[in-house]
Amino acid sequence: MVDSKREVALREAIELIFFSYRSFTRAPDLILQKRGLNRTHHRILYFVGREPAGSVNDLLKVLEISKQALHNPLRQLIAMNLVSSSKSRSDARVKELRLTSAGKKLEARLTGTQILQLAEVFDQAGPEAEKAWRKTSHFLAND
Amino acid sequence: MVDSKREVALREAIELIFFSYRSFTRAPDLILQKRGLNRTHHRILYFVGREPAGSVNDLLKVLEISKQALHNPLRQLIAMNLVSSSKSRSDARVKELRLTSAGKKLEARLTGTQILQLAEVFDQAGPEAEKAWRKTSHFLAND
DNA sequence: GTTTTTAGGTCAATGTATTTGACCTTTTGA
DNA sequence: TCAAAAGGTCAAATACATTGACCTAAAAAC
Repeated sequence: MVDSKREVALREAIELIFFSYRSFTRAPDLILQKRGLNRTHHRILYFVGREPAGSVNDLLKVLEISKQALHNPLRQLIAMNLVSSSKSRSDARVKELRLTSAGKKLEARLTGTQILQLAEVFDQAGPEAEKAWRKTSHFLAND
Repeated sequence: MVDSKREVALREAIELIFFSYRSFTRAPDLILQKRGLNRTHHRILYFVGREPAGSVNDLLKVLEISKQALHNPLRQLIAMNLVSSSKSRSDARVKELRLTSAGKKLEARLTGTQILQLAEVFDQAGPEAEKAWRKTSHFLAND
């Protein structure tokens, strides 16, 4: 049950999430905009960086977008020489995606702003609060 | 300074935010989709509900989108009789926006999914973790 | 060992959304 | 009272995702 007082508190939490997410995406979005890229490009760079030699399908699974929605931004990143694509030796249908050195640099710049921001936030909140935040976020993320 | 071990932990936090936000928006997005609406419509309903008799400009400030980007979804909500718009008595340029009873109902349904979800999450995490999560989120939101 | 089916990936056309930039109306204030 | 500013709207151009068809290579079925 959620009573009316509790609802007010939960609506506050909803707004915290909304404003947090906006704050969290602001800095990389600005950098991306200057290069004619968007948040999807950042996500691709991030997850390709996290899983080198991953396939297009791996990306689709983690991003939960259609292959068609992925295709354009990915093609652009390859054309801009930020992501490299090579045929897998074991299965010629599959591509292995990797960040190029320019791609690594851009990814580090984009994600770097978020790392710095979170480092500051956790620094202000303290290690206990960070731990609790992680625990709570985990429940929300895997839900 | 952010050392390499700390960076791994912060990248984990980045992913928690990404997956949390996706989980958090999923249920209302599905409901919206069935009615041909999107997340912007939800945000409008939410903030009009939070501030009855607010102006278009109030919405623009809180949503941080262009008036043109707001105009279409808002017009649709008014056409669907979910939001009412009446001239302000004190300034004829200004509209006062309110949820209609159908608008209140839809807003409650959309935001209700998120309230339930957060209630569950906080229930699992416990009151101390909730408190720390709020504190941490506050730093992030106002950053 | 062909043939069929499945998985990975691409392309073009359409539809939807936002942006750009001009514009109208009312109010404020010089 | 007239210029400037604020609230709001409209239409054309642009960017983006979706739909649906399609290609290729690898497994699976026969």
